[in-house]
Amino acid sequence: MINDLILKNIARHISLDKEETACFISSLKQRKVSKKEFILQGEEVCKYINFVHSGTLRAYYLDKAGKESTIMFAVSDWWITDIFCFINQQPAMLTIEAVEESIIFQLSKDELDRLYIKIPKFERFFRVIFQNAYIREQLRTIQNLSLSAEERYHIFLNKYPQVVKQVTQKQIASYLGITPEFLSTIRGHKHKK
Amino acid sequence: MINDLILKNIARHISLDKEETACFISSLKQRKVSKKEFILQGEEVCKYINFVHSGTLRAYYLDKAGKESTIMFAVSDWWITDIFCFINQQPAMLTIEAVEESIIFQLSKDELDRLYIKIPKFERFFRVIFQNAYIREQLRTIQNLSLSAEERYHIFLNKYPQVVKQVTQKQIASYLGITPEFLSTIRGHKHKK
DNA sequence: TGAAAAAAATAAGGTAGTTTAAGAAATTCA
DNA sequence: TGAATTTCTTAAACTACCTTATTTTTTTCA
Repeated sequence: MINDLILKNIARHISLDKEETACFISSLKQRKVSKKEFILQGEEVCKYINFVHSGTLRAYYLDKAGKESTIMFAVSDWWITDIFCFINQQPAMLTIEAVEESIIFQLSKDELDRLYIKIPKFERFFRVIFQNAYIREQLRTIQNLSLSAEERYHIFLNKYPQVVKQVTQKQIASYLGITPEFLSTIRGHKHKK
Repeated sequence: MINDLILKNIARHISLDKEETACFISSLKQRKVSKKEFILQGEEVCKYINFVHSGTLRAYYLDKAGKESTIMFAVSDWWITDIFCFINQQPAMLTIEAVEESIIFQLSKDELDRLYIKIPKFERFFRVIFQNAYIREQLRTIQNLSLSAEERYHIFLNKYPQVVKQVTQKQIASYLGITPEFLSTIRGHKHKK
């Protein structure tokens, strides 16, 4: 069944009975997103937190000069949103785009707030989700501050092999905070030796 | 009363009755930390999440070469820990040091886990705390990727005026990911015009 | 208080990473 | 399929930021 993956994701941290499961499932919108389609863009308010059932999405910041900075990739079994704008229900800072055709489940802020009240276990679930997200971001900050681009690149390759398969060098460069040209020279180093 | 500040901090997101308040307070250890004293260091396991009642603390990563990268500052009314090592109860990655004489409340991982069970409202409380921490870290990542050191410095001055008063230029530089020498030249720019 | 230590400023030379440009390779889609 | 678009590579010139060194200023603490 298509809901199995998201239910297994939830079950990793809390257990729901039948009724709760039904309630949760009914709060979701399933959506198919084609390659290069945006699920969040421009001045639009970020209404949803998204669970990736299949496919790959990318969230990036676009500055006035047109430079993209990739904030995160999300593959199957990951959650992704513009967290700041989702929580405050204000115009998006990030653009979220499908890197390949994907199926996602969308949970709106309203539904989530209702869920917190109706099934308080979801406080625990998202406490763990945000705790892990915070840990990941903090590790990334440590690496951004203390490592060279080349070291960060190799860590990325090891940490996210699934992502590496789906995205372009250009997108990886924008995640690492370097230009595609410089990433290309880094990649050159490996084979030289 | 010395507990007022932490109780007001909690009350911002959840409300506790008398008994719950007493239970929470009894799970805390109060501690006075003098300037330059460490509350987490070296290979020590990170046992506590810390609430700063008064004073200023700093968490930093120390690499093999001896370079410090400041991960966060915490002033009065903030929470600070080495979140990765606290959650996994493993040897610390970060060093946490008092920038000035401080009074903190320490909540151990064991006590926190007990609290989650006894008073599930704390799941909500820390869900909000971690959600906000995640938002802050993500904004920092966006800035690290898209802005110059000079822009990041001015944002830091505006965002954390309280911190700026207590810490050295050297510590701010290590938060921004630049050398103190370069921060000094940035500061020079302002007056030149 | 004053000697020692730490922090901050200034400056010169160096390097990691950028910019611009142009060609080669891979991907897209009518 | 093949023309158009995008991505990747290479390379040379450039710049933001680093390193090392020295001096000045501020802080520490016996």
